[in-house]
Amino acid sequence: MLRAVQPWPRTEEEALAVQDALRSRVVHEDGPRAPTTVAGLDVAYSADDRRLAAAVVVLNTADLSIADTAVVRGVPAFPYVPGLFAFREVPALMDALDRLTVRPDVLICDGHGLAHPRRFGLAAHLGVLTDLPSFGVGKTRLVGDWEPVGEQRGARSPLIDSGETVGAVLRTQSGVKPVFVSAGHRIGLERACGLTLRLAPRYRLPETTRVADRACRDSLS
DNA sequence: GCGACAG
DNA sequence: ATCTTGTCGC
Repeated sequence: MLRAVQPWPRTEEEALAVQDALRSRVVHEDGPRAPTTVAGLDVAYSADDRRLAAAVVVLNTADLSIADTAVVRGVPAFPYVPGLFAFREVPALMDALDRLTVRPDVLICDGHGLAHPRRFGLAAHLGVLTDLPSFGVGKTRLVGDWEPVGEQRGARSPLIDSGETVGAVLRTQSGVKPVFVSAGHRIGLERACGLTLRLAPRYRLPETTRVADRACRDSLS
């Protein structure tokens, strides 16, 4: 299906304006049903940073089997600027999403959702553009502070920024560095954390992210 | 002025 | 993100 490409911001000022306009479209309430399929999204870059590959993999929630995969190659759409990261990867990720044949019930992004200086990270951005439930699982923090997290798998600590809870620091594997989970669009933090744990039965990162990471890195080399 | 800063 | 080997520990 042909999708009109909206003008893409070329300056930080323009990008901030876009975030400001889209931010109000975020739906914070949980969806009614548990997801049957979950999508993992990730992007890999060439060494010179001039090319990239974006992957979306759809897994069946029940057994984590692969239901669909889409990988596209392209170029970064924006320089890397903390807080404006989405403008770099969203066009390629949207292209990949367009090529799916199986519609995912939720998007799981590598990065943050509401745990963002303006509460509109990559996961929230993709959620609004697709109107699909979405959340982010990041490996490192962008904003927020938290109390030490228990060492056992499943332990978590609220991620707090400017007095508000913007996500959770979640231990997916006992004794392993925790991940940063934050809601994006049409999903709550509780469900996001529960899904993350279910999708990470053995490793630190959810299988969605791991499979997507492999797919885009393979396509690049 | 000095750190912090998703991928 | 990416550049990169071995090494410590279960």
